[in-house]
Amino acid sequence: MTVAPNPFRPVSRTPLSLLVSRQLRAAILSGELSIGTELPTEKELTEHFGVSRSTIREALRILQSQGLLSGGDTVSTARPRVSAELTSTSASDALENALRLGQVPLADLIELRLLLEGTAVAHPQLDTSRLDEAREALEVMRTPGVDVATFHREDVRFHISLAGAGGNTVFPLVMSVLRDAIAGHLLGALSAMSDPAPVLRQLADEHAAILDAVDAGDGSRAAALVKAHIWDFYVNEVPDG
Amino acid sequence: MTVAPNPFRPVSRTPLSLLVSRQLRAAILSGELSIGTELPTEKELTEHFGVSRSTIREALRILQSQGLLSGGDTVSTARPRVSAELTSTSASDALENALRLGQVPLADLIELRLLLEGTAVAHPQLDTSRLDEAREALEVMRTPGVDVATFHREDVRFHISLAGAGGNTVFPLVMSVLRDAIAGHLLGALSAMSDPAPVLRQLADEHAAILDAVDAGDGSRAAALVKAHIWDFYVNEVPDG
DNA sequence: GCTAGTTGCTTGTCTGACAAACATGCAAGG
DNA sequence: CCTTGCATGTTTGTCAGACAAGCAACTAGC
Repeated sequence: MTVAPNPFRPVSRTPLSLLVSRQLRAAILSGELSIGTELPTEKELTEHFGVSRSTIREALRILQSQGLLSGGDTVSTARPRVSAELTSTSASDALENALRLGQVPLADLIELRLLLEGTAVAHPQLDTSRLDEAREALEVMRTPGVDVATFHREDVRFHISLAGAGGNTVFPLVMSVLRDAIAGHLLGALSAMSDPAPVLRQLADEHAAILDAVDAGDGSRAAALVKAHIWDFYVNEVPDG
Repeated sequence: MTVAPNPFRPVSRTPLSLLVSRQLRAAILSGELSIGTELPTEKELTEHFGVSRSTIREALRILQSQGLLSGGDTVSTARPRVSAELTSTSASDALENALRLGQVPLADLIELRLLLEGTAVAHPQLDTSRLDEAREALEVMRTPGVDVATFHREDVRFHISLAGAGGNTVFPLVMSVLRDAIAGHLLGALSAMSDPAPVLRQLADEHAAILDAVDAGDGSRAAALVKAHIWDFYVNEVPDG
């Protein structure tokens, strides 16, 4: 006995807040609401969408925590704006959540990271302005007595510049997402050291070696150095990988 | 004339909804609220936190769009639960936002895609269940007279399975993001053909060759085949890259 | 035992209200 | 002219209360 195929789709009502947020998201992604523009006031939005202010506010919370709208972290009378930061922190937040819940091992993030950077520096022709930025970050990292926080900030800049040097615009985007997810572990490992100075010096030297290889046009050696640099630090210094 | 450094920090009040969401997030990440457990009623949360129901609801929207809580996409009386898999929902959405806002060229996406897949299949030991899924998708793709939409859906499944076969949990995540960004171009190119059947057959054959190389344990050959497969199709068939 | 009706409970939504912060304009005073 | 103080309106953050719809559990009646 064959069962007749069900001609009906299960109806599912979608909350209005989600419908509103989806419409706004589409408008933002399509460029209809260009980056940096202020949204209308909540009262105007209630009139445009024909829903109450509570619903509008829930939709705004959704968009803000997706990183598409700025604001929401402090109370003010300023209206939310279409977020300017492409490096929307929400992606890294989500990854960090997954990481801390143990659903994504740190090693997986590290692997992706060195894959991106290694491929970028092995690229035949490199973006010189990105390399200049990396050099600039390296300068700061090599100043004697640099504190851990500054070192880490410049380290992040160094690696993101490197990832973008190959010309692929997606690489630095993904890198900047990985950055914050990894940051806690890295910074924690450095801060836990009683005397991090020699480690910092060694890291800076490795950075310099990478840049040297890149300048010499030896992409494969640069890639190998990147891999050794990231992987060794991860294996040796980060506890409980 | 030097300006005296400002000894004051700007005061900033944080919205209660954000404070509530942060407390709940911390409870979830610390395991205090284990995965799968139902949250208390909104009314109970109201009493626990001493804030109104509107505030609670905004906090719940934040957590849901961060992927930490399930539900919220359909109206029901079911209470939200601590989400089991937050990777697919929130992280990929956030990445997709960043990509679509960044207006990245298709070639960059393709490069990242073949990098991920090539690396995955070159992995020394592969996840057999993922490979089985890939084989399953291949079966469907090889059925004669398969329509373009079905072929494409299985193609997506094939490539995501491949990306995950290496064991890295982040690869399929990024792949599933790239999928939607690339899907439009791919599907458009296939649909534009007057007789796509021979192309579909060739693609399926290439898939089979990749799986053969993987089965033979020849990771580097598999990686090379993947690269040829993706890149050649992109160069030959997709107009106006 | 089975079915229909009733009764809560919960979520989604709406309405109206209030405090605090901010911008604006205006008047008073130096 | 410039500053200060004040009144006013706007906007966000928050609250309290209400109602409809769906769902679960219980109860009455057959």
